Amino acid sequence: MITPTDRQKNQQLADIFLQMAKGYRYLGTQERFRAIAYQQAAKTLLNLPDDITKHASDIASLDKLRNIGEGIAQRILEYLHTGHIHTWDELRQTIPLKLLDIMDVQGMGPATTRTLHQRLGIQDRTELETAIRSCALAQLKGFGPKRIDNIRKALKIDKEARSRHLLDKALDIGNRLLQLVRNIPAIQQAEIAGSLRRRKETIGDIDIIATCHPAKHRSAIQHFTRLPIVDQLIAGGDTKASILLETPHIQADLRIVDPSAFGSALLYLTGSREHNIRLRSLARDNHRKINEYGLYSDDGSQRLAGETETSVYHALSLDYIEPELREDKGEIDLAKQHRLPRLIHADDLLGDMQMHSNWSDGATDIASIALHARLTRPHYQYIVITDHSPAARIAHGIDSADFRRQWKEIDKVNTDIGKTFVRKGVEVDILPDGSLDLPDDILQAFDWVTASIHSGFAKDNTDRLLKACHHPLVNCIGHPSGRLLMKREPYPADWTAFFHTAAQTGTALEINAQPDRLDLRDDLARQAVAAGVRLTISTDAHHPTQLSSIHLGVSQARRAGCTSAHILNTLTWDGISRFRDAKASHHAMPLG
DNA sequence: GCCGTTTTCGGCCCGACTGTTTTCAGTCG
Repeated sequence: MITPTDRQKNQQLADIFLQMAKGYRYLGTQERFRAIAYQQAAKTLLNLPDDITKHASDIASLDKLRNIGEGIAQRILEYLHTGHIHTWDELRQTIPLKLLDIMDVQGMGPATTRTLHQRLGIQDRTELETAIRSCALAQLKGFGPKRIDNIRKALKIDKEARSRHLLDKALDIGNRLLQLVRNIPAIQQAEIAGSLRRRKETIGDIDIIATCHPAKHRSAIQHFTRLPIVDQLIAGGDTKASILLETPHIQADLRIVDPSAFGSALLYLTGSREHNIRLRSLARDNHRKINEYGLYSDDGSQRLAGETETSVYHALSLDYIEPELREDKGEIDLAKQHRLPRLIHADDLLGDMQMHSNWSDGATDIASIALHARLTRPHYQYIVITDHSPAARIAHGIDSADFRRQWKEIDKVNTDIGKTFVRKGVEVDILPDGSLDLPDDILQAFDWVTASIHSGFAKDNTDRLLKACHHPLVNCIGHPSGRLLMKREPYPADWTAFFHTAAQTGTALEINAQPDRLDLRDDLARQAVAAGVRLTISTDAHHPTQLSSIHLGVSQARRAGCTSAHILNTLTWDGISRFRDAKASHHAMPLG
C-alpha cells in the first residue's frame, strides 16, 4: 500500500525536477532542451497513478515511463536511495534559489534575470525592488524607462494577478466578457478558448478568439482595451491584446484573426500547449506546417485547412477532439484510430444524486427543491435528497427518527407531483474506524446511500474507504478524495486499491460538482473508470440554485473521458435500483 | 535530457508583441 510518505515521493521528485528545469532555463538557451526534459519528467511523475517506487526496481523499468530516460532514471534512483540528487545540489551551489523565483514575475525571463544577477548582484525579489528604487537598473544597457516601469508593475500585481480562479467563477466572468466582445461593432464571431474552454478546474487567465474584417482588426482591439471593466492594459498590438480586469484582477487575452482562420486560431488558442506541440510535430512528420492561421504544405505554398477546427483535424487524418480531452494524454492516438469516446453530455443525465434540504444543512424545504429542479431541468426523472447523518454536527446531521419523519414529507411532495420524483437518500458519515454513522436497519430503507468522509483529512484513509465499499448497503462514496480546491489536498490513500475495491463490490464513486470540490478530479476519475468503477455526477446542492452547477461535474467527467455508459445517473431509476440490488444481493450478508 | 513508420544522431512548435535597438533578442502563450 502507498503510505503517505511514499506518495509524497512523486511530488517531491517532481518539485525538484521543476526547480532543476528552472535552473537550466536560467543557464541559457544552450540548456533549454535539458530544461524541457526535466519539466516533462516532472509532469510524468505528477500524472503517475501509482507510486514511483513501484517502477524503481532498476533503470530499465523507469526508462519505460514516458519522458524518463536513462539520465533522469538514474537521478530518481539516487534520490530514492540517498535522499539527494548530486546534479541538483551542484546546480544549487551556482544559482541562488531565490533568484529563480524572480523568473515567476511577468516579463522576467532567464536572460533578464541573469543580467541582473551578474551585473548588479541581485539575489531575490527584494533586492530587485531596491535596485529599481535606487535607479541602479536604469544604468544598465537595455533597461529603458518603459522596461523598468513594466517590471515595477509586474512585481506589484504579480501575486494577485497570477493567482488562479475556480472554474465556476472564471466561466461566469468569461461569459460576460465574451458578450462584451461580441458587442464590439466590427467583431463577427467570438468564442472562449484556452483552459476555460477545456474546463480545467482552476483558471489562470481568460482567452477569447474573435474574427473581423482585416481592415478593422486594429480598431476592434482598441475597442477591447478601452472596455470599462479594464483596470490595466498589459499589451496591445494589431491582432492581440492583454488586459487586466478591474475586479477580480484576472488577465484576459483577445486574439483577432480573419474568418478563414477561425478554426486554426481557436485550436491554437485552446491548447493545451502540450496538445499543440504534439499536433505541430505530427504535422511536421506529414510534411505539413501548422500555425494559428491554418494548416499548410511544407513550403507554405498551399493552404489545406483552417476555417474550422474539424477541417484542421481532418486534414491531419484525425477525428475531431473535444476541448476537454486536449491535454496530450493519448487523445491524439485515439483520434488517429477513430477510437475517441463519445463524451457524456449534460442532457444525458436523468437526475441528480446528492443534495441537502433544511432537514440538515440545506437552505430550503424539499418541495422548493423539487419545484426548482422540475422547472430548470425538465428532463430530470428523479432527484435524491441526501441529508447528513448525526456525526456531521456542523451540518446539522439528523438521526433515524428525523429521517423517518423526513420521508413522510418526501412522500407528500411526490403525491403532490403525481409520481416518485424525489428519492430518499442519505449522506452518511464514514466514522474514523470505517463504520457508518447510522444502523443498518435504517440504511436499508433508503433508496440511495452515499457514504462520505468528513473528518481525519491528514491521515491515510484507505482503510476507511475500503471498509465503506465492503458495506453492502453503501451505494456510493461521496467526494471520494476530500479535497477542496486551492485549500485542501486530497487525503492520502491508495487510490489503485480503492478503485479496485469499488469496482469489485459494485460501489459507485461520486464526481461532486461543487465548484471548490470537483471530486473525483479528472485524472482520478479516469483511473477509476479504467478500473471498472461506475461514477455518479451530483451537485451536492445546499440551495436549489446550486442544481445548475451540475455542468461543472459533467465537464470534469468529460475531461476524464467518460461516456454516458460510465455514469450511473444516465440510467432511469429502475436501472439505478438494479445497480443497488446487485450489490446487496451479492453480499447476502445478515443485516443488523 | 528525451526520442525515433524519416533518425541511436540531430532534432526538439511557432508566431506576436515589446522595448530598445537601428535589425533583433527576449518573453509569452
